[in-house]
Amino acid sequence: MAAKLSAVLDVHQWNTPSYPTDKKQPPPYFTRISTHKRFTISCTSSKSPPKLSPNNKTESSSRKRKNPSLSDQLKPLSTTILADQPPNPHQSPQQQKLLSKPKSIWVNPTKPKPSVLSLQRQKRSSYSYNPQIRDLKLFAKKLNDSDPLDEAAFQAILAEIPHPPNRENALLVLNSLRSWEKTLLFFNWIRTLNLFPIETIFYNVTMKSLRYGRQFQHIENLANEMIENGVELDNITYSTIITCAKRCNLFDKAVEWFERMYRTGLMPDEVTYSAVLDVYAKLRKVEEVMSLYERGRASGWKPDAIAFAVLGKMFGEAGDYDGIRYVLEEMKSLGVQPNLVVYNTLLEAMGKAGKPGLARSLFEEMVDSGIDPDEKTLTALIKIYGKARWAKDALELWDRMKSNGWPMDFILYNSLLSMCADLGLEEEAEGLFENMKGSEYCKPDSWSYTAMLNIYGSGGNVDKAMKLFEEMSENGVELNVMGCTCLIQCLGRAKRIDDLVRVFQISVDGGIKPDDRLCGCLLSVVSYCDGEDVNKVLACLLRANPTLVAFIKLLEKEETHFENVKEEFKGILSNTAVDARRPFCNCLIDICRNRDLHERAHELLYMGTVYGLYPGLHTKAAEEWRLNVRSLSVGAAHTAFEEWLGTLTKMVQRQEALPELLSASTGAGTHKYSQGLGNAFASHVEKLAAPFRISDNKAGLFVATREDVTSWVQSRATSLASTT
DNA sequence: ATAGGGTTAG
Repeated sequence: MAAKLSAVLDVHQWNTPSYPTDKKQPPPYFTRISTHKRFTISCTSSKSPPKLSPNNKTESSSRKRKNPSLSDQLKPLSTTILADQPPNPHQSPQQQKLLSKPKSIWVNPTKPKPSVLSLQRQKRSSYSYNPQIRDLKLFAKKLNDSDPLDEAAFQAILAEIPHPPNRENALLVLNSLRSWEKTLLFFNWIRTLNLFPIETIFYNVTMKSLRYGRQFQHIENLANEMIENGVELDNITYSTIITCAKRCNLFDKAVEWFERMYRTGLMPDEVTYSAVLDVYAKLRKVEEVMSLYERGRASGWKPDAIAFAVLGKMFGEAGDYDGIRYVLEEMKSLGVQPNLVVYNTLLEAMGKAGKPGLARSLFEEMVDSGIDPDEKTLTALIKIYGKARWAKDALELWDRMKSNGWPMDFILYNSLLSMCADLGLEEEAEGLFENMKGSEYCKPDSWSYTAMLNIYGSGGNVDKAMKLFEEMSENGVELNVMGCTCLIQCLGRAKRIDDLVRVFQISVDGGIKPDDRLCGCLLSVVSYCDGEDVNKVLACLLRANPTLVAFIKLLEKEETHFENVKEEFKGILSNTAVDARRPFCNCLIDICRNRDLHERAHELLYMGTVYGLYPGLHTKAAEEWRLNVRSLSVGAAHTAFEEWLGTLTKMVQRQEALPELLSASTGAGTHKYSQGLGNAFASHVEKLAAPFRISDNKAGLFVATREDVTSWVQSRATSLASTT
């Protein structure tokens, strides 16, 4: 597959009529290669920790006080991004060679301008008015209404066609059929009548219906028939084939048919071209998309809003903020006005890139430009504000939605509920939930119930959560794995272990497949349970993830060697979803600490660090070193703090240099229900009699000066010496 | 749905 893609992207293999064959000529994309270069840098910048390659994304959601317009915020971009950059070591030797001579420009006026796409869009023949339209529409309706399984009935209706099936009449009916099966039957009937030659448009219309039914194989068969029968395949044919392949996830087929266009000397127009851009974008082949894009630009193509929506979506999926900025810049410099879809795509992309402030600016820019948001716009924005914990903005937007009468749909209702769950807005959620129950078309479904379970679960409202659980089975709404997790978390915290076991069993018996999050949740319950409860929860976990239970047993055995723990733990992490790895490690550390297996806890924390589960745990600036424990569980935070004190102690003893300030950050706990870590950390600091004090001006920060730490170490050494 | 390309939920 990879070889095939790179072959397609090598212009020299494209046998296009206007392409220069002289290899000494510079390739056409030289003219814009410096633009492409920006990209290769921004998209290859992500680093992966060793071995397990967990791609922990850090959500940067720091709130900006000022709110300049988006174009103002982008201004510095044009000064920084356009500067020449050093060659990127990640690029292929071929790319590097090209980049080393950025001055090379396509200058050969005697040859035609090399082109990868036709700047003229394929023209469509216009329909002439068909006086028989009423009769034929009625006929098509009969065909549509006939029993889909009864082919004989269909044939019987065909015989009663009210007007002769000439070219125009046949096209009209063919265009009116809904199911692909009937379209195909009608198409074949017309063919067997043999009244007129079957032109490209008949194939195209039939293929469109087949694409709607995702019948790629039928489409490909028809395309091959066209080739056999000498019927021309045009841009409409190809774009239909390519997009059908794409929707069926047959990306190699999409590329194969795209290649064939050039091979047969047909130049794609911008519709086909942007369809192919989307194929590569769906394959997450960012480099290839940009290469195609740049070559299209070099051919004189002025991309339209749809092409930019494709790019925006791709960069959003990659969480690539530089890419998103590039799309905005490029549209601005080409004078392409974003439409609603482009705005929606870019807003979503901003969310995925962790830029809520820029999403907000972009939204205001959109509204100011006179474009009204639709359900998708609002869904994207509500989700962003919820994830960023921007309660004020979320509620303001909600008010605006109501006062402006902006459109709502089911997904938006559920997104509002999820946002309430993210922000802990219990009353607002309850009001909305009641509205939904009273509505006709937006009755709560499993998503809605999950959001409510999430709210009650994280709020510790176990009775309301259980009431919802009963209500769900009464209303025939199925619990899903996330709702189950919320409920179990809540029951665990309330120590209602028998209810927990019951919910777990009903869920698994009902077909819920426990995922890593649910296992992590059970694991956390294990960490703070005692007595017989531990075994009850472990029995659930055994059903969901037996390896994990075996690992806990291994940790508990005193004779277990570190090497053994290391090996087993690596295996477990490798088989765990990336975003569940840190919670697993946190819980396992807690389990060890609650069983006085402190040495094990330190071993686990060490391995978690090695595998990149705790990036930025320790940061060193010239004047301050900081231990960042905000993503750690209580036990893991204690373990990390002990580890750090040990290191500091050794450094003092060896008289190594310390910075002026030492600090430990537990975070302020932006979530309404997450205040536990700071308190637990404070009492642990006290228990250890460590010299750290709660900072006066920054919440969730514990600070000590170099002198504090030094004298603390020395006094401890003295007291130890005097007791022995 | 009247021959072709792009966007919404843990």
